[in-house]
Amino acid sequence: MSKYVTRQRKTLLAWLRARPDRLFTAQEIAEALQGESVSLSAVYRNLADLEQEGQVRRSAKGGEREIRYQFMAAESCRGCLHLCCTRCGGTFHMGEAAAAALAEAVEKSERFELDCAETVLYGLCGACRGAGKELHV
Amino acid sequence: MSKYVTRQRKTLLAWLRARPDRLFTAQEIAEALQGESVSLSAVYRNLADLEQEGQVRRSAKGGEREIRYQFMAAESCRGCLHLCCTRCGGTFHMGEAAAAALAEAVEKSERFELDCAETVLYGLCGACRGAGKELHV
DNA sequence: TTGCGTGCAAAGGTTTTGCATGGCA
DNA sequence: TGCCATGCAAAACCTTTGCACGCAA
Repeated sequence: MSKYVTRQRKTLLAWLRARPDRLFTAQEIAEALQGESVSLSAVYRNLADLEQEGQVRRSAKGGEREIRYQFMAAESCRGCLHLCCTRCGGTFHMGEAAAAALAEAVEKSERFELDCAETVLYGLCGACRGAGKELHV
Repeated sequence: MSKYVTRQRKTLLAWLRARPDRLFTAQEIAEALQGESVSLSAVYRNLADLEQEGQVRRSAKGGEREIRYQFMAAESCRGCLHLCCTRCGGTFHMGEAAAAALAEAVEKSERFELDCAETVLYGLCGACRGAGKELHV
């Protein structure tokens, strides 16, 4: 994985850390970091490393072509379900207790063993429901 | 959309209909249909049409690069949550009542308005949990 | 006959990789 | 100094598109 802590890696991590739980494409990140001289390759390679380390998660919402990456705020997200707002793109963490209750409900009614780490619930977060319909990504 | 019912479209639909709820990449489908002379382009174009018609759904599980398509067995899936088995790739439909109950639970505990049409729950289906670990994709 | 759908090949866009160089330890 | 990570550009990949032809209606 990462044996050296390079300037690019630090820059990327800092940028991601400041925007936890939001989804970004590699291009978006590279553009944002362009001023700090981080190449697209470096972005891709570091994201791959970070993903393996479990700090970053990749997903492709809907059937979109682009893969998006998000920094995982919580250290240990085991057993915690994720909620992703389709309007603002923010991701929220469902409490472990609530997640467990939900998993049990699914298990009971459908005989399906929910994999919380793989599952993301999509919908509207509280803030976006309140705010009208003017908001966007 | 589709004004003509071509041989390729019929072939594709028949093939998909025989494999409801399973996820396939366009390439996989094209390969399977190669013997029947259906080009990759035709597969892509028909899948796009079928998606618009609501008969096919596209998704990219995990952060995979390839987009997968699945034939929707049930006619009206409004308000019905989907369960996708990470082992066998099969998709199951959660009853509308159970889905509604689940949505309400999430709404109550997290103030999050679940979008059932966009959400897919991943995990292990009953059959795969029973069967050991020898199974595959 | 009309014009949509197909096939092929080329274009488009995203992600990965090879190789020489630069920078961390 | 040793060796990993970076940059650049090219490759690899999946998907979309242009165009002439074939086929459904």
